[in-house]
Amino acid sequence: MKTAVAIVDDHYLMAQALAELIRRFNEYDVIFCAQSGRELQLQLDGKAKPEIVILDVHMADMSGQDIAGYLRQNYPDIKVLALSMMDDEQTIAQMIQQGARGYLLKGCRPSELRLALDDIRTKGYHYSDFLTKSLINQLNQPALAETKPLLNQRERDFIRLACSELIYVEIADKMCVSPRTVDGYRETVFEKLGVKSRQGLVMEAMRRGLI
Amino acid sequence: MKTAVAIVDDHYLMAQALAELIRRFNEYDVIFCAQSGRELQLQLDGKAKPEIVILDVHMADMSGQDIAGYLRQNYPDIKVLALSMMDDEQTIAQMIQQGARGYLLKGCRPSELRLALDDIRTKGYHYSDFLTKSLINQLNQPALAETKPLLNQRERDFIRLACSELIYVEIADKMCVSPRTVDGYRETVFEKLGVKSRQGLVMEAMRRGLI
DNA sequence: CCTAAATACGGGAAAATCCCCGTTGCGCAC
DNA sequence: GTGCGCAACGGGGATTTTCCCGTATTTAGG
Repeated sequence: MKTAVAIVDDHYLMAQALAELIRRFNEYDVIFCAQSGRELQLQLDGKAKPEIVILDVHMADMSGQDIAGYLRQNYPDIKVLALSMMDDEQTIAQMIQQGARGYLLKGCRPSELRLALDDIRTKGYHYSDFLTKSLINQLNQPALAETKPLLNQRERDFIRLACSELIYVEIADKMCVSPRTVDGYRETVFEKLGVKSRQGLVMEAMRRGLI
Repeated sequence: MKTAVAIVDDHYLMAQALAELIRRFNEYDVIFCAQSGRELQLQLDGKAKPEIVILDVHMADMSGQDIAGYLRQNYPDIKVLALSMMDDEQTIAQMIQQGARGYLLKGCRPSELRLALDDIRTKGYHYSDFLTKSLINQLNQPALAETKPLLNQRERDFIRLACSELIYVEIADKMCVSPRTVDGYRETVFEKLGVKSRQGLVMEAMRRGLI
């Protein structure tokens, strides 16, 4: 009996290619691919549920973290394997916190993907040395110790607007707050993300998949 | 007789997955995958040459443009199909200018990849409507009309340093020029890339794969 | 010799950003 | 009633960025 797998990746060609590779593993069958969190929701409404979802972390619509959180809340039996281009520890910690059972890089070998799927199927999780080390490094960060997310919704709103060519008074106007409030958001976000300039914020936000 | 294909993509898993998908096409055989321009050079020294190279545009080491230019100069019989996450017209024009015979997005369907490979094999190129439209849009840009690259080496150096948290006097120090010279670089680069702020520069540089 | 391109540098000032330090009002829990 | 957290806002000013306008030297081509 093959294990049902679904893939969520906004690059359709890459999702189909990955499906092809996984079908070669024999014990797994890719039952559908979705290009967004929304499409995943639609697929889950109709089709048979997958046992494992391979989830691209950086998505244009709903982020990988949001999708993982949605799955944990609505389909707790579905196990998530996160797949990412980058290995920043913050994102890894967030994905695990949202319920991902493993985290792989797109630069890994197919055998590592296979092993991850096998582990998730048999043990329920795949905790590679790399993943564990990232979490250990996060132990010294206050953000991980806290249960609430690092950034609240207004800070995320600010970040999204800051990653544009708008000046701060224009951002304040769009957020319907005083320019002074935006100054406050900036300081808080700079501190939380460990940056000290707006271009640094843009780069860090892209690195963490916040935009 | 199968057409020999090679894949250049720094994400090994995705390259292997793509290889698997292409092998399903029957008329094509993936003879090797390379994770960088340098590894591609090594592979070409030893193995049989591929007829077609599928080349990821945004690479960490040598860029897709550089690799395409290298292939055109050293292996003019090898045809390049560019593969990218993004569809900005500047990058498309540059890839075609460097000799790419087609340009696909990673969000396309496998059937489009198949058609592109078929066209390149039989006709020598695959000019999709989307690609042609991008080039037409570029006709009104002065950069395309010019034969030399949009950005010279010093401007690229500046951009790389500007995509950091250094302030401009620190950048001037690193480039061994006057801060006023850096002011000049900034204005030129802002104009050439069509941005008006440093964070805009960071985003555009990332979009165009300049860093 | 003239012209153009490449590379470097400068004056001046307005606008924007960043930094450090505060206050206020509301909702909620004890 | 009190204290805390959250969200919003403010004073003040130093620093940096951006914009607009210039000049100078060297090299190469016609």
